[in-house]
Amino acid sequence: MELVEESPYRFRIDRCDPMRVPGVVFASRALIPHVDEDRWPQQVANVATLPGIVGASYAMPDVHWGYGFPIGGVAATDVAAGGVVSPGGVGFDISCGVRLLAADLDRTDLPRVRDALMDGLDAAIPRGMGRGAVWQLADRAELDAVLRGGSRYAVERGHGVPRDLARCEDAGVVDDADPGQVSDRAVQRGQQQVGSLGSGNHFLEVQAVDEVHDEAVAAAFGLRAGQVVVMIHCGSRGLGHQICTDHVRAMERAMPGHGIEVPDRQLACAPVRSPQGRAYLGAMAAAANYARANRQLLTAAARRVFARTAGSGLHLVYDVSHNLAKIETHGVDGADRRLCVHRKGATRALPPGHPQLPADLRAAGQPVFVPGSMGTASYVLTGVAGAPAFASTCHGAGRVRSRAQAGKSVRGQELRRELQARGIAVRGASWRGLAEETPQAYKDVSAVVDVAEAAGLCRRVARLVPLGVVKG
DNA sequence: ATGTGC
Repeated sequence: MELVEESPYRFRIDRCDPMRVPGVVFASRALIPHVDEDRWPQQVANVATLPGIVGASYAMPDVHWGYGFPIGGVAATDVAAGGVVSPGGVGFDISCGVRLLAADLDRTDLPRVRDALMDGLDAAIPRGMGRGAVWQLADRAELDAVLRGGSRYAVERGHGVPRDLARCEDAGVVDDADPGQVSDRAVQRGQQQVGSLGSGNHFLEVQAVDEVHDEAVAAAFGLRAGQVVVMIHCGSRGLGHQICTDHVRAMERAMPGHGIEVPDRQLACAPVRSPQGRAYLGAMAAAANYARANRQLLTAAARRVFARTAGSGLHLVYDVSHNLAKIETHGVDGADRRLCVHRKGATRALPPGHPQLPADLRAAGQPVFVPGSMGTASYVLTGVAGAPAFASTCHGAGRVRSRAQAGKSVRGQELRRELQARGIAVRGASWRGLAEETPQAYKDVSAVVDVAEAAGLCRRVARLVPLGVVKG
C-alpha cells in the first residue's frame, strides 16, 4: 500500500479497483514510521470501496488499526446515490466522546482541596467492568426515555441545567432514535450502566489550562490560563456494543440482496435508504442518546463532589462525540449533497459561523477536545473554514502498542507511583487497566495535534495538563 | 470499546 506525499501533511493512496475514490491520510512521516507494516492503510483503501462514497476515504493523524474501518477514519456517502451506512464506520462504542467542564478554581487553589476532591470523585464515579452506575433505571420504559431523550431527559429529571443542553452537540439529543431497533439483550446490558465510565481509555480527569494558544477563542469557550477544568471521556457501554454487534450481523445477511460486496466482512453495510440502514441509524441514535445521558449523569455526580469539597461549580464548555455517523449537508463538486458522514475516532469540527453552533460560540467555532494518554497533555481545538474531510479532525493520541503488549511492559502500581511523583493524583479501577493505558502505548498527542493543525483540519486553542485522574 | 470468543 503506497502512500504518495502530496504535501508535508497530506498523503494519497491512489485509487485502484475496486476503490471508488482515493485514500487521503493527514499525517507526517514522523507520525507513521511503520506504515509499511501497519494494517490501517489497507483499511483506508477498503473503506474507499463502499457504495456511494464521495471525495476520499480519509484518515486523521491519530489513525490506527480498528474493526473494519481504521480508528481515525472519516468516510462520507451520498444518501441519494445509494450511499451506505456501516456500523464498523462508527465503531463498537457508539457516540463515545468527550465533554469539558470549567471549574471556578485556579490551579493554585487545588492543593488544599485535592485529596478530598479526588477521594470524593473516587467514591462518586462508577467505573470499571462492574455494574455500578449513578442511575438505576426502573424499567424498560425509563430506558426508552433515555434512548429517546439523551441529555435532555437527564436534565429534565434534575441532573443538570438548561445551559448544559445548549453546550452539547445536537443540543444533547439526536433526533430519530428508534428504541424499537434496540434488542432485548442490548437493553439488558444498558439498564444498569447509565452514569458509569466503563474501562479501557475512558476516564474523568481534573486538569489545568497550562497554555492558551488563542486568547479570544479560549475566552469565548470560557477558558483562561491556570483554570481548573474537568474532562470526561466515556461512551455507550455494553448497550452500544450490543447494538453494533446486532446490526453488523443483520447487514451481513442483507448485503447480497442489495448487491453489495465488500473486501472485508467487517465493513458490513446497507444503503442509508434501506430497511437495514434505517434500522441501524435508529438504534445508533438511541445509543448516542444513551452516551450523552451517561456523560450528563457523570457531570452531575462530579458537580456534587466539586460543590462539597471545593465550593466550586462546573460549567459545561462543550460535549462532542468522536464515534458517530451523521446525515449532514456538504458541498460536493460545487453542489450541496446530503451525506452520511462516518467519523470513527474522529471529531466533528464545525467552522466559525456555522448555524448549528450556539450563538455564544458561533464566532469562535466548535470546541474539539483531544485527550492525550494518561498523565500527558490534552488539547482544546476549534474548527476552521474550508477544512477538508467534511469538517473533521483527530480525536486522541492514537494507540501504537496493543493492550496486551502495554500490560506486560509495566506494573500498574509502578505507573501510579510515577504519576503521583509527578504530582498527578491517580484513582484507578484496576492495576491491569492502569498498566494497559501507559503513555508508552500511545503516540505523542502534541505531535498529532501539530499535524492536524498544519494539515488545515483545525486550530489549537489551549493545552491542558492533568492534576488528577479517575481511571475506568 | 466490550459480561476481553460464539
